[in-house]
Amino acid sequence: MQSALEAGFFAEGARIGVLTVEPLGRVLDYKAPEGGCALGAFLEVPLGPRKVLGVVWGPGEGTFDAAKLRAAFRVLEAAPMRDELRAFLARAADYTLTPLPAMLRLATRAPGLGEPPATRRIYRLGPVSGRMTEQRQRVVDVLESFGGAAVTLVELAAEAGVSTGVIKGLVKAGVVLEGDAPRDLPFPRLNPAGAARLAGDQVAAGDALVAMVAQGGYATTLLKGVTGSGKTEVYLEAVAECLRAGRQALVLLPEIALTSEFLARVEARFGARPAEWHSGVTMTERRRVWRMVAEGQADMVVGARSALFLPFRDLGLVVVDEEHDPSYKQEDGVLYNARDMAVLRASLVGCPVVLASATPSLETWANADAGKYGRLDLGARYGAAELPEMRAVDMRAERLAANRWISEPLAGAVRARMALGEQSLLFLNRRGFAPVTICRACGHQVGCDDCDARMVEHRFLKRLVCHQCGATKPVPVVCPACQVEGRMAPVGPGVERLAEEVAERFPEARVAILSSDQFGSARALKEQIEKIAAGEADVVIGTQIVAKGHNFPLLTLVGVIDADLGLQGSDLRAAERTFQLIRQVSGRAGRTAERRGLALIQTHQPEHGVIRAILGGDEEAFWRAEAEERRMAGAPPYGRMAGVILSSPDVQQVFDFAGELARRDEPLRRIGAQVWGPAPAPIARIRGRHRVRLLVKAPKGVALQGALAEWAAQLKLPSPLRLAIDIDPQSFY
DNA sequence: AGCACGCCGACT
DNA sequence: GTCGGCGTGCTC
Repeated sequence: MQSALEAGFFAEGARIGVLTVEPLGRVLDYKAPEGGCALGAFLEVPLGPRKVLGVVWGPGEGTFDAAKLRAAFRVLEAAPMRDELRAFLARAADYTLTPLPAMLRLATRAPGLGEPPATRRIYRLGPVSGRMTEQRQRVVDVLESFGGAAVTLVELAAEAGVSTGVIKGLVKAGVVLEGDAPRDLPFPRLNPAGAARLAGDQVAAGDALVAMVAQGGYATTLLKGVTGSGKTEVYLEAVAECLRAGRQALVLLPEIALTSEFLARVEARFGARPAEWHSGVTMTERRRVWRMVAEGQADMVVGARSALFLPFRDLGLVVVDEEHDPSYKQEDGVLYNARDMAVLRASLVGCPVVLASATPSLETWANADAGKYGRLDLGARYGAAELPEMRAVDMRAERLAANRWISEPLAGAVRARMALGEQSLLFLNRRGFAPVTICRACGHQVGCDDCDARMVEHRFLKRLVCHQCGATKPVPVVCPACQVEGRMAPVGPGVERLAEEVAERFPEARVAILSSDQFGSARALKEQIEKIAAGEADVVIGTQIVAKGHNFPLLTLVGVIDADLGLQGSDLRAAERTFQLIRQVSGRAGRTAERRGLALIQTHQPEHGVIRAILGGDEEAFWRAEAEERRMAGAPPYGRMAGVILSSPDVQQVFDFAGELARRDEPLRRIGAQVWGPAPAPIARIRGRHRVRLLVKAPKGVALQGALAEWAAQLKLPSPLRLAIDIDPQSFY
């Protein structure tokens, strides 16, 4: 009988199966390197003329000619990947029909993985003796104030206000000691001891989550609470319990702009900042986070969806905040939904997941309704602040002039708030100045040359921008279709155009625009958010980024400029999205104790079920109705869906291939699934590639992935054509 | 992904 | 005659 150690270890020269990050689609056999290697070890292996990164996935398959086997070069200095993470990658690859190496790449996106842990020179105080000058004394004082903690040369010189030469002199004199320390420092321990500041129904919810974490094991809980009800405080108590148990916690946020506010709250509760993981984090910090998470030297990680692939040593809790947020769905490269993958990883680790939202996705609501997930409700807002009063403005009765978008009732309400020194938010989910540029002579709409998306005018850039590929071009003076000059006109509202109207109608107002493309960086966006929160604007004009949990204490009025935008169209989730967005945006208003907010919702369909549910505040009624419609349609979550996107520079080729694939639907029919299409994909052309989509609808509970794989494998892909499968697609238009 | 091999057009 | 286009195939 083998011991646990022997079972997970391969002696030098033993045949091992290695998964590399190269898109080979299968595990390759190698000989274990000098000194042997553990199961899960990170290796550098030869592949053709190159050295590539791989992970020991298991014993070798044995079919490859032993004489041709090459030996792995070396074991990298990183903790071996745990069984749990390997299992997660394999399951996630199966679920999303993604090649396993692509999945592995997500889990190895850390710089310097192959290098030994870097060190840096550090300086600390030695025995004080010898000649002391004023400058030398300052260095000693600084080191004393650090109380024995080590600092780098540059930091010390800056802090003491001396040149590095002074410090070097002290080193020579033996007063300052020089040493090497690992470059990647552990994260400060978070202290869970502080008392929770929970009130009302937060207490019971907090207790329930704490009990769940204490018990351990997999369970998913929907934590539902209106904006301002204190969801964060509640799940931070679950984090506290996880920390007390000495395990690691992961909190996913949908938006980088939200992290700094959140980090401050974590620091207030636990006395230190957690590790951060998202696209804005520097390479050096990434390397540190990845290593420290693996070594158990980071108690908590706050991050974007990719943080799910970090090599936690002992994951004890996952929180997905704003779980309904569409940005959890990765839409390019590996197509996965971070919320679903979070549940998968937690189930494999055996730890609880908390899905937090004021406006859960229908999938999550239905899972809770069916008893698959637990559910905790935070009804009342924390403190005295209430939900805003909500009213519809019937735009049919408003008779607005062309190019005007603000109704009289809304304008009046804005003026009233300005008189009180309070803020108003005008919400319009359209970036840019005007969504369409049209020729008044022939009706031609200016589109992108590389995509088929219409181009959006941005006054700010003085150009037309493609929101799909980012291409820009000047606003044409002559119509590209009919050559008539001077008839090109912007049509429809965008946030920039709305800003013009606001400037005209409220000349004395200080206006701030909050739109993702107004800012070059997350930092600039954050600064703008802070300015608004500090009261440096009277009217805020925003796209959906305002709906993501920022806290503006002076904001007491929300005007939804066009509530109908999300209701039309064939998108399965249109009603749900509109509902969530309006609820969330309305939740921005009146979060303070003194002021009750007002939300005015401009619509042409005040009798529409979604608008009525929002106004009536009866969320459960909305979800029940929406769930019933989906059930009747066999749509998710009561049925399964997958999108197949085929793309090629040659239109005819894609359509022909897609048509042929659609005809050979036998593997799908066997599981009761149906194919729809081919149809032009949501964006019919991206960067010169024509895109065609097939939509597969299947009953719930069938082996969809297997059938899809078998179906797609029937035809060999002709050269430039590419195929991508999107399980549980989110966007439909 | 890279990188080589290989089979057809315009150049010294 | 060859340089080089990128389509095809291989990597333990």
